[in-house]
Amino acid sequence: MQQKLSLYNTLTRKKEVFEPLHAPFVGMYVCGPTVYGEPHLGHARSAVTFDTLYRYLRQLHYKVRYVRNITDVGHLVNDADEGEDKIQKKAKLEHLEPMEVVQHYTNIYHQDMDRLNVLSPDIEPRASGHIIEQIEMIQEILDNGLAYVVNGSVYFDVPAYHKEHNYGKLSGRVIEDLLSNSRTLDGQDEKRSPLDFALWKKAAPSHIMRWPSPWSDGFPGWHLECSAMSRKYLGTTFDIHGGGLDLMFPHHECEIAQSQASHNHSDAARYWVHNNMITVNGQKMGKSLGNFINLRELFEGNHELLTDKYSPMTIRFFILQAHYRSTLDFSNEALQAARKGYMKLMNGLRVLDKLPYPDEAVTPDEKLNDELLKLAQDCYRGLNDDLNTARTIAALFNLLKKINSLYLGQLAIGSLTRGTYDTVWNTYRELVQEVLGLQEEPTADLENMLDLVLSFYKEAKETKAYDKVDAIRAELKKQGIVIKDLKTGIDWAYEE
RNA sequence: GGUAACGUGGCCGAGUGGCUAGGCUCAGCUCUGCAAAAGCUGCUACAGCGGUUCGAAUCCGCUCGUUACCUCCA
Repeated sequence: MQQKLSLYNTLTRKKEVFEPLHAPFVGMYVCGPTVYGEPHLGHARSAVTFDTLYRYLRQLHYKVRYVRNITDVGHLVNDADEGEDKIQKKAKLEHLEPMEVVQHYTNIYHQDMDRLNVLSPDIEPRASGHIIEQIEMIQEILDNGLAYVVNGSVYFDVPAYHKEHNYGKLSGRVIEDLLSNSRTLDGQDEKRSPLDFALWKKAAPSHIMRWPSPWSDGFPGWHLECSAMSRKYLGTTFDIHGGGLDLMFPHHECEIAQSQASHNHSDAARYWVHNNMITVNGQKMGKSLGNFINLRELFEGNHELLTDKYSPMTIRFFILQAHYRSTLDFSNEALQAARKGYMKLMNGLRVLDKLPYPDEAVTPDEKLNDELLKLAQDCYRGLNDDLNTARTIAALFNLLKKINSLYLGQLAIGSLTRGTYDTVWNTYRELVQEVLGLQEEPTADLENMLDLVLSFYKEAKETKAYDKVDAIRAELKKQGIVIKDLKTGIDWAYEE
């Protein structure tokens, strides 16, 4: 029997048993990347975390619709009127079309996520493709009297909203504190309150990313796309909203405000789930700090902090070995350990394949069976407790120890019942491959392996061991490889 | 300044009132032509000081230290 999945809900600040609104359906929305730069380890953590949640929900037989957006409209660099759009800035810099920049980084993001074995979301909406929906939502908020228009821009009226709702309920902000501590930024003259945020911004003449709206030619505000797109695809209230902890305020707080202030009149999602940050030497890895490490740099070992290249699966394992709500400290040494741990898990997978259930009679060892079943159960206990993959992996290693002992004959496979065997084998395989999403990465190089085989072939020929020669030829032929005995030497070719 | 976290052994990292986390590293043993893998054993812990308790790394208080959010950020 599996226990229920619990998730830590930022909205209530406690772990709650996950109950979908309309089981067996689950709607999940996760904030995806802003595609103006190469994906780094931080992007990977968020993606891997929610990919694992997605995978686990599916394994629990929920029918999940997973929506993860692509932000391609760009946010303002700062709050100023003359602030340049991030994507536009990059575009000017490189003399490219904004959409060309967007496509470029979107492609890289997709490639890197594939390599990390992150499943594609069911819907991946782009902000630029949902301008109409965003305009509609702004109009609703205006109709409800919680936004105002100034010079073609529309702002969300936070103080007015706060009279009836609680602005700050998600992040634990106190509006009075926010007011007394808000910084004076340029270009805030249009806002009635420094807490107000833009729903629509009128574009400056130089601004090339722009769309028509009832208020001006311009572009949607920072937080609106997620509200509009999550509603379109998941409804006015859905189950899970995920994202990085750094998005909690203001981004997600504003999403809730927008949702409440629109015709939704809801918090949008019932469970708000946030993954923690990756740190380097205890400091957050981030664009603004310039200490981020791109995934490509990790995969290729091309960074001053790295002594080696680290495969996508090593990165995935590294991320999963910590609980998603803890900070995870990056270091070369930690990655070295992760690589070995990952390999160990993969070797376990291979051992399972080599250990079939015996045909002959078995003499069950009740104690061993109980122990193994308990270890298998532990693997799920971790997952169910707020997706604690660290505990799941620890439990898998405990299970693996027994599996290896069976493999070595230190424990007798014949002392397992069929039921225990199936449970243990299925648990290990399903958790490692389907839920944790860890898969084997072939390390062998075909050319090198063939060179080795050909050297044996050559040796066999020289010693006139023709039975071996024939055997090698036959085996290779099965693989679609033919050996060519040339006057100039031995070579191989693909069978034509 | 406001708010919220965190401080676990050489490294990473779970846990949380009494029961071995786990991985990596290091030492030894089994195995072994050598080695590797695997198994077994061992090593160094819960920032400090008080308090609650039969019992605290786990709860409470204080001190010290670190970080995050408050500005785009996964």
